[in-house]
Amino acid sequence: MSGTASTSYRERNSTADRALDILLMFTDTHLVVSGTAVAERLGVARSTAYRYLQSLVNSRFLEEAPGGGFRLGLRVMEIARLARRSYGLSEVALPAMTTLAEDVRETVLLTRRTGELVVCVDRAEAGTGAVRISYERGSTLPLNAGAAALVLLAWIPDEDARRLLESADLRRFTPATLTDVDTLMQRLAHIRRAGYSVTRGELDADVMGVAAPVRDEKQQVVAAVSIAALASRVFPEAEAELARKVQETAREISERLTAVGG
Amino acid sequence: MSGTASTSYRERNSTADRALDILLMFTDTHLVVSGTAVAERLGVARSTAYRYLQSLVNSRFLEEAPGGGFRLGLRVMEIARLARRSYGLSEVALPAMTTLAEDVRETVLLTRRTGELVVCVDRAEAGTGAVRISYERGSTLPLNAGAAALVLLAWIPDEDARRLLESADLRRFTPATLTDVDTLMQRLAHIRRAGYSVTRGELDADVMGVAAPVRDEKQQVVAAVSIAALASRVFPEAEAELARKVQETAREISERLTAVGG
DNA sequence: ATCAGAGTCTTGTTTTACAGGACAATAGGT
DNA sequence: ACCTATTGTCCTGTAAAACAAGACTCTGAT
Repeated sequence: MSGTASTSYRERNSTADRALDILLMFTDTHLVVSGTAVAERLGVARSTAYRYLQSLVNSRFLEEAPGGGFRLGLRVMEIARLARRSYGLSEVALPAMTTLAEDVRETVLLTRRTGELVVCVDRAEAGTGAVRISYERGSTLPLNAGAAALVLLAWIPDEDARRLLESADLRRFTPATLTDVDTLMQRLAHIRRAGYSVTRGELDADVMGVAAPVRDEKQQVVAAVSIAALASRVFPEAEAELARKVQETAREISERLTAVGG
Repeated sequence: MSGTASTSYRERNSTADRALDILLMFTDTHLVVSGTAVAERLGVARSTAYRYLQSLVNSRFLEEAPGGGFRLGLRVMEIARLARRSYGLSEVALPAMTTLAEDVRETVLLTRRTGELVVCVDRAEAGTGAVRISYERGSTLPLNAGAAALVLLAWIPDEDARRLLESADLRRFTPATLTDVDTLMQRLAHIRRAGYSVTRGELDADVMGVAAPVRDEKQQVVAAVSIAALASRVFPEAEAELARKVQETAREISERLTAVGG
C-alpha cells in the first residue's frame, strides 16, 4: 500500500486532470455547459478550454448540444456498459435480484462504494407498483444514510470507516438522518453482528431499506443488495422477514460469484 | 467482435487526448488493462502512463482491479446516467417503448447515431421471451446493418450519408449484410419514401428488425425506435403490421418531444 | 445597426509534462 | 531458497508541449 505516511500529492492540476474535470462539471441540474463556463471553472483562458473541449468532442465523450454548449456524448454510455461488465456483478446478480423483487414486490438495488460515495450498479423492479422508488443505474447515494451504505461500511476496518465518515460531509436529509460519526460507528458494529441493516426514513422520509452484503471469492464485501420500500407499506414486524430474504439473495449471489471467480 | 483500430495516427495527440485514449482501450474482451500495456499503446514511457493512470483513478474514472491492472470506475456509470438524461429522450420514450414491447412481445430499442456508430440508448423488453435479443444500453451497432442504423442514415443529407458509409469500414456480418455503398444509398432512398425500415438477418442471421425515426421539435431525426425479433417468429406478411406499430410509437414519442422542447 | 456571447485559429513565450532510471513489492518458475 | 518478470511509485534535468492573449467569424437579441 502506502510506502510512507507522507503522500506528497502532486500538483492536482495537470493537463489531463483539467480535461477530466470538465466531465465532472455535469450534474443533474447542469446537463449542458458552455466553453466560457468551462474556462472560468478551470481557471484557464478560453482558448485553452476550447482545446480541451475539442479533444473531448473528438473522442465523443462530449457532443455539441443543439442551441450551443456541450453535453455528454454517447461514448460515455458505451464505456458505462463495459464498466458494468467489469465488476462481474450484474450478470450474476440480476436474476437473483429480479426473483427477490418479484417475491417482495418492491424495488431491489445492487450498490457498490467508491470512496465517499455509494453508486447504484443495478436495479430490479417489481412489475406495477403504484409508487416508484426511482434509483437508476449510476445514481449516487450518501455514505451516512440508507441501508446499503451502512452495509458497505460495516465490513471494512473500523478505522477506515471512521476516516471516511469524518472526511465526508454528512448531510442531514431528514430528521432521522444520522450525522454523528460515533453514533454511526456503533450502528456499524450492530450491523456487523446482525449481518444486515435496516433503515427507516434516514435518506428519504417515506422510504425504508433493508440491505445485506455480497462477498467475493476472498470473502471481501464488494457490494450490497438492498430492498427499498415505501415505509408505510412495511410494518416493523415484517422487517425480519425482509432481512431474511435479502440475506438469502445476497448469499446466493456471493456463492455464484465465488463459483465464477474460482 | 471487431478489434479496435490498430495503432495509427500519432498526429494530434495532446496530453488530454492521451489520457482520454486510455479510456478507449477498454473493450468487451479487454476489461482490465495494465500500466505497461497503456504505456505501450500510447507510445510513452511507463512513468508517464502511470501519471495519467493516477489522474484517472483520482477522479474515479478508473479503479485498481483486484489482482493488478486497472478497470473502469464507478464515475463512468455516474456520468452515463447524466448522459442519458441529457438527450431528453429516455424519460419521454420509455413508457411508449414499454407499451410497444408488451404489445408485440418483442424487444424494443431506442438508438442514436454518433459519427460512424449507432448506440443503444434505451431498451424495453417483453416479459418472458424464451429467446433474448440482448442489446443493452451502451451497446454499439454498425452503420451498415440493422434496421435502426438505416433509419438514422436515411434522413441526413445524401452526401453526408455517403461520406459516412465510405469512411466507415463496412464489415460483413452475415451473407445478407450489405457492404456496397451504392446499394445502401438506394436502400436509404427507399426507406425515406416508406417512412420506416425492415431488415432481415443482415446483422445477425436469426434476427429481423423494423425501425422508424423519432424527430425533435425542429423535425430533425434525432433517434430511432426499433423492434428486434427472432426472424423465424415474424413472417413477411406480418412486417407491415409491425412497421405500422413502430411508426405509431415513434410518432408518439416525437410529439411528446416537441411538446417538451417547445 | 449594434451588441454580446459562442466558437475557432494563430503566435511567441515559458511553463509543464516528458523520458529515463532507481526502487520496492509481488508472483511464478526452477 | 533462488532468480526473473511483472506491477506500481518516485525523482530529476531537459526540451517539447501547452499556455494566454488577442484577432476573427457567426450567431441571435435588442
